[in-house]
Amino acid sequence: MSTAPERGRPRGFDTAVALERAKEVFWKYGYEGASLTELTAAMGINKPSLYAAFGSKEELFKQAVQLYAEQDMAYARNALDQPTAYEVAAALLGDNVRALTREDTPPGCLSIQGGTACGADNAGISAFLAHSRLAGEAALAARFARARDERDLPAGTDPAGLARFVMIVAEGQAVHAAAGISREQLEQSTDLALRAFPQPGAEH
Amino acid sequence: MSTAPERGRPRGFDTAVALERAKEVFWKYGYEGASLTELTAAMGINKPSLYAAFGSKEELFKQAVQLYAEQDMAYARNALDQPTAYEVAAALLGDNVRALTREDTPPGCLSIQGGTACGADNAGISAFLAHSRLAGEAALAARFARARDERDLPAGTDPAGLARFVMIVAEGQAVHAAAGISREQLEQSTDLALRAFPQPGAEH
DNA sequence: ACCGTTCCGTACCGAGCGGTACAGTAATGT
DNA sequence: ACATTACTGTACCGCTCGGTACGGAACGGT
Repeated sequence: MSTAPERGRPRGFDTAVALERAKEVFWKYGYEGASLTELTAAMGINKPSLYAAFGSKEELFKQAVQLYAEQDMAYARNALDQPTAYEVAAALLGDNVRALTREDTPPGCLSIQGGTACGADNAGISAFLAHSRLAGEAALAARFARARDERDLPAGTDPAGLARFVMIVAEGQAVHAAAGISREQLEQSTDLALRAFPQPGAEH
Repeated sequence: MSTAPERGRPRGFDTAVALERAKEVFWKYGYEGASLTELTAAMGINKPSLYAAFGSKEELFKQAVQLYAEQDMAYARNALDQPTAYEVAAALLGDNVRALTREDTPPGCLSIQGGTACGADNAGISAFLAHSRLAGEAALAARFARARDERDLPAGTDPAGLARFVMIVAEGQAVHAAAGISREQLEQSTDLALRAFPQPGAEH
C-alpha cells in the first residue's frame, strides 16, 4: 500500500479527522443547520481547505454520511450475520439503541438528524438520506427472505413488511433518542417490538 | 360572541387562512427550510403584515404547530376515547397512518418534519417539538394507566413504556411516510406493532 | 370634514450564508 | 538553485436570511 508521490505543499491536516469532526457537526445540527463557519471551526481548517479537500458542503455531507454508515452503523450489517431472523432483529434494535445513546456521539442518528425536511433548494439532501435508509431496509428484507426460505420464519411472512416494521421501530427510537430519552427506556421499546416478531412455528 | 369594535383599517386577509398556508410550508420544508419569502408568498401577504399578525417567524411556527395539533392530530385525542387500550392503540396508529398519507397535505408529520435537528440558534425549535410530542405520549400513558387499573391491561404493564412504544412506532411511520412509503405498506406496520400489544389475560 | 388608528407595500437594514480570488508558503523534481 | 506544484490564510464576492422604517391607504369616531 504505497502512498502516491506527493508533489507540492503537503496538506496540513488529516482529512479523516476533519471528516470525523464534520460528521459530528452535521449529526448535531443537521445539514442546513450546520454552517460553514461551525464546520470549519470544528474541523480546524479554513474554508478554502475544506473546498479543496471535499468539493462542497453537499459533498462533505455525503462523505460524512458514508463515514457514518461505515463506522457508526456497522452494527446494522453485523446484525445480518446472526443465525436466526429473530436474533437479527434483536441484535439490530439492541445495538441501534446503544448507538443512539452513546455518550461520545450526539444523541439520535445522523440519517434522521441530517434532515428529514429541507428547504426547496436542498430537497436532494433529504431524498438522499431517505434513499440510504431504504437501502438498509432492503438488505434486512433480503435477510428475512432467506430466513423464510430456511423455514426460520413462517412461510406466509412478508420479508419486506417485516423489515419495514423493524426499521420503523429503529427510526422511532432515533427520534426519541434525539429528544433525550434514556437508553433504558429505549431498550424497553426494543423488547416490546420483538414481541411482535413472528415465531418459526406460527402460521403467519 | 360579539366581535370587538374595529378601529382603523381592517386587515386585508384572513389570519386563519394565512396560518393554514404557513402550516403547510413548515410541514413541507421544516422550520429552517421555510424562508420568509416562501411563507409570505404562500400566505398571500407581505412581511410586515406577517410580523404585525404573528410577531415573528418563531411565533408563527408555534401557532402553526398548535393549529396542526388541533386540526391534523385530533385523531390522537379521539383515540383515547376508545373503550379498550388495544382499541386506543389500534385507532391511534391506524389514524396516524391515514393522516401521514393524505393527499391534501404533505407526507409525514409536521412535528417531525418541522425539525428534529436545527442550527445552534434554533435549538429551541426542536426542543419545542420534542416537548410537544412527549406531552402527547404522557396523555397516552395516562390512558394506559387507567386501562391497567380497570384490568383492561395486565397488572404488570408499564403504561409509560407501552405508550412510548406506540409513539415510537408512530414516529417511525412518520419518517417512513415522509420518504414516500405508501399507506398500505404503513398499515402493515401498524398490524405488526399491534401484535406486540399485551392482552388483558396475559401475565405481562 | 377631519383625526386617530390600524394595516399595506416598498424599500431597505445588518448579518450571515455558501463559495472563491489571490497572494504567500512549504514541499518535490530536475 | 530554481521552477513547479499544491496547500493555507485573509479578505472578499453576490446573495439571501430574518426583520423593520416609513409613507400612503382604508377604516371608525366625532
